Amino acid sequence: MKQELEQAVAAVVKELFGADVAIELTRPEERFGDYATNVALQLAGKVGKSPREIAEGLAVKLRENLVAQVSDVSVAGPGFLNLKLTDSALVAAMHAEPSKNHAGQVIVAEYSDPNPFKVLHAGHLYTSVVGDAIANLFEQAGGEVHRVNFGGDVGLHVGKTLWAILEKLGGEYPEKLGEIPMEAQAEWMTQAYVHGNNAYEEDEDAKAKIIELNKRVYQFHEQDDHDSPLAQIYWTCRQWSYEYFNRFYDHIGSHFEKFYPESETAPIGLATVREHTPGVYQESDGAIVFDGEKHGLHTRVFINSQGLPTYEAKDVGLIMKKWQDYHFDKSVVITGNDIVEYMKVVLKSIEQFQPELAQRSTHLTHGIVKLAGGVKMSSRLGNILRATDVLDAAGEANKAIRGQEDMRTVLGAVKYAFLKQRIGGDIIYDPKESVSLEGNSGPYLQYAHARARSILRKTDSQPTELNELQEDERSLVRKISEYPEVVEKAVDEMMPHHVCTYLYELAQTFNRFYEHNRVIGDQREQARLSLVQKYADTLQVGLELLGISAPEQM
RNA sequence: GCGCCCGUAGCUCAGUGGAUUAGAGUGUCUGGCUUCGAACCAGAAGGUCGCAGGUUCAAAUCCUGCCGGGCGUACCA
Repeated sequence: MKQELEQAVAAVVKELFGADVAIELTRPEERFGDYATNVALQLAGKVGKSPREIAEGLAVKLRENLVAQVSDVSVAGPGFLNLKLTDSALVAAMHAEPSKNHAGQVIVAEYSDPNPFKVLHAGHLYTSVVGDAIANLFEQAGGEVHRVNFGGDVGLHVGKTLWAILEKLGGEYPEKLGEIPMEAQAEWMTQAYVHGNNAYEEDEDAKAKIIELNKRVYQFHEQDDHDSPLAQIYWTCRQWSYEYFNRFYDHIGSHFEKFYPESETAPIGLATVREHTPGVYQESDGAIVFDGEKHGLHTRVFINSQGLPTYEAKDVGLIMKKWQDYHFDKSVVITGNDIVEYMKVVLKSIEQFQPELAQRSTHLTHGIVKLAGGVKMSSRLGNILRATDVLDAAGEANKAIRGQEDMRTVLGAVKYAFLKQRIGGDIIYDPKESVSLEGNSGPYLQYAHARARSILRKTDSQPTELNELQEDERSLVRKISEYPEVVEKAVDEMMPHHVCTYLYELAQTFNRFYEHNRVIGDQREQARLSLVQKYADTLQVGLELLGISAPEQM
């Protein structure tokens, strides 16, 4: 409907003024109409007439041409053209679907990216939720979406953790790991990491041992060593981590098709970097670097002077591996914004030898999840906000209001609280208020949905098509008709928060309708049933797009 | 120092060229359940859109400078 109208307006502009302009219809405030355009204001300079004069001319012609879809064309303010749809056109628009403009495309979405040997913190929960929503958006647009995950099962942090684990165990005694109960494993390893990290910075002797352990870990992979005592400790703890991750992802409803451990991307990354050295990369002080300064970026180390790959080389390997596995049309990587400059360097280096990979890659970044009150978190100090802390706090709030905890509501509250904000900035998390069950919140939407479903359950009469809309009905139809446009915008910008903003407005519109209009028993019952049904379906589909369940009852 | 990002109501955020009056939520105050679910609805109060210039018929939105905050700036991720 929107596109159709845009073309019609563009045709009239060309006919009357001979100008080729792309018309973009916007959604004005309801009192002005259903669609609006400022084309007359844009044209005023070129045509040499007043905007209102131009708008009046266009309005006359549009009324003739669009008589089937548009009941009123008005000129307002400095020269806006407002279109009001006929009831039948508006009802038709309400039934439109978002376009499948990613049909046939292969899209790899990488997000969450937790490191084995460490605990999942609030940031992992955030990126999992946001990544799921973005993956869902592409999927509904027809894309073949592959959700993948990446994490460091090798690297300095593993050396640090392993060093502290040896301290705890009193040596290389893998059998002692059996004493750690499953629920305590993640926390136990995290404490080891904090301890090891402090030792690395404060104790020269420990630092040397950690560097040595880091090298040995790489050798476990190179030599396929699963038997030596230290290797047994390493593989057992790595496995603990993956099981812990999977329990968590199951709990929040995230499902990854593949997990790329750095140990797998490191060899291909090393080989790729070496293959292009010298040339793209070059030796410097015993390390292999990419000279980013030529491109206005930083120079970064890809292979350190000990011959080990840094994160940079592993990321090169990751992109190569994804390419081998999927031959993607689009690769989206979602991470914190602290690595935005870093990622530019990695992509710029890849652009030198395989430009299409860099062109097809998008790096989407977000801020950090912060505690309200300016409390600083640090994984090194061990005072980070854990993913489970966020869920627990939401659970408490849910329990306080309903007497018992409903996991669908708790997850709905947390996910929506994260998703409703535009991706990019920091997220302030207030255990008391941020994960709200009222107002602009997930549970508000779930409740609004359940209430509508409850109406539908209470009658056996058959819905009939809407016509001759009453005022409140028209407001709701109008709001529902915005859904496809909002979803398309969210896909284009990779910004799920647009969907949140819209769903909240949609639920509000329904709640207002509900406040003043009966459905069951009213003489318009059957027509209104079809409206309530379409509303509930739209809300449900929208929530599910965000990864939030829409319960029939709550 | 240089680079990137951010600065909108007490708090948390939408709005990123256009609409008499810059919008929500929350918090404060007030009104609404004998009627389909009140996790709801209605109303009041609350803003030099960080500051100063500039571009434009039109600037929270674009440009420049400044102030404040965050992150990055070679062998961490």
